[in-house]
Amino acid sequence: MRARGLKHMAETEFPRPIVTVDIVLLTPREERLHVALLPRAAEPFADMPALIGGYVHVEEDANAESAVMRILKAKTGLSGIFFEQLQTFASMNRDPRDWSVSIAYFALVPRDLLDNAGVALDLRPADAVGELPFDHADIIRAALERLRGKGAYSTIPARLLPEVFTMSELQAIYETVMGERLDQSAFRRKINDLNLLEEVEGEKRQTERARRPTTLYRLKSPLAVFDRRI
Amino acid sequence: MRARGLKHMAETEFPRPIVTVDIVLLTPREERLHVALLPRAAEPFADMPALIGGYVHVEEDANAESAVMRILKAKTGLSGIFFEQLQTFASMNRDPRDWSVSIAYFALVPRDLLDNAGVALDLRPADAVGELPFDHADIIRAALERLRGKGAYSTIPARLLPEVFTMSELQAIYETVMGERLDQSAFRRKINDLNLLEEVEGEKRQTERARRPTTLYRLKSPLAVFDRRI
DNA sequence: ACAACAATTTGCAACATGCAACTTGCAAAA
DNA sequence: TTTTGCAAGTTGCATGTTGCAAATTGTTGT
Repeated sequence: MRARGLKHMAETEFPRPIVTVDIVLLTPREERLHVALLPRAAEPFADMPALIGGYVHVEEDANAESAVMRILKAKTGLSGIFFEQLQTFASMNRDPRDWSVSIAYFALVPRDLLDNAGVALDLRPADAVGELPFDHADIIRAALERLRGKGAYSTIPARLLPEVFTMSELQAIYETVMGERLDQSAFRRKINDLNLLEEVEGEKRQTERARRPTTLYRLKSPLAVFDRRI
Repeated sequence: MRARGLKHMAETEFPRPIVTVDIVLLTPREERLHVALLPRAAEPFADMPALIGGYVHVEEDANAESAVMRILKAKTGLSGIFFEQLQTFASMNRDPRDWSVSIAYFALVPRDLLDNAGVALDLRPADAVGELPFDHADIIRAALERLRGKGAYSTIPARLLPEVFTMSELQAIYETVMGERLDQSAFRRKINDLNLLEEVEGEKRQTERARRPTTLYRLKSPLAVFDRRI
């Protein structure tokens, strides 16, 4: 197993950096986005909460996305959730051990899915994570910026909701992501005009108080991109 | 030099992938974007035209951007041009030698700057590059998609022009990037309203035929981002 | 003075967006 | 049975944006 790496390393004449993937796992809690952190299992920074991540296993992972799925599954039990490559952080300083490359991803998971996973994750408000090892605070900042950017022209924020949701929930999650209030009538008009959703028939959600029942929707296509601001 | 890599490799217990950077260097030629390719110096695919790229040198490069600048300078003589991280391509298949990571960048260079560099680059229409080694064709596709996306809401396309340009040239480069005709009056209104440019006084460009002289502009800020479609 | 021609502006209809007021459906309270 | 509270969902309107066509302007060669 080691042989292969060494052999090619000799051929290429260049010492190789460490290569890891790190995942900014975001989920909504109380109208705010939270990041899921895990205590580090090993040095450096052992036991300190940090992004979910790990080494690329060259014998096992076909590509970076496979590594992400393997690590997500192993460390949180989650699979089948939305994730997307964010940016690669690569420098001689970011890891005290050596020159290191972190291929960073952001992942979105609905509240209920994460609750049911039943793993002890450290959830922190994504815009106030405090001190974190390595450049993990920078990575989280980049993830939020990217998600906010994409919120303006894609259905990505809907990946923070369960499969079926109401229009109000959809608007609320966009507001959470974008960090600003949106006009209700404009929001509905836009979403309807874009024709992104399909109605779900049947069991209207139970309401606590008496009020008009809500239409339930789901995304027609898992990912839609559109032009303008919501 | 080798010692450090090996020492840490032993510590981490994981064989490390190859890490390179690849640069999609784009420049306009005859109303189309072209990519600059160079014949590969070594195996695999020796002598075949490919993206400008090279290994990260862990003893020399402080970070991935430093590696990009070093490689651009060494292989084309260019420095001080705009470049931005595109995406990282990482898999066991993309390089026949080993599991490999390519941190891909795209770079924009004005026509005249590249001409004056005086390097023998193989320029090919970016949307028809033909067969290329590795996944370089995919990387170029991704670069074009990204640039087109950013064209709609940033001044990045202006980096394909010399520092001083006319409004018509600016519109033409946006059209080249976006791959669609834009309305002249709407374009000018928008650019003016956004207040991105400043007039350059003095020497109006020489025109071949008799006509109204053009106002020359330059970007106020090297990078401006705005909301909507141009 | 006129012609030719790109540069630049103007007018206007169609469309989009933000804000406020209005209507609707349900069930608990009166 | 009617009234009421409340969120769901719609409508009207003032304002801003965009695309298309036509008009104006500044130069120089005829």
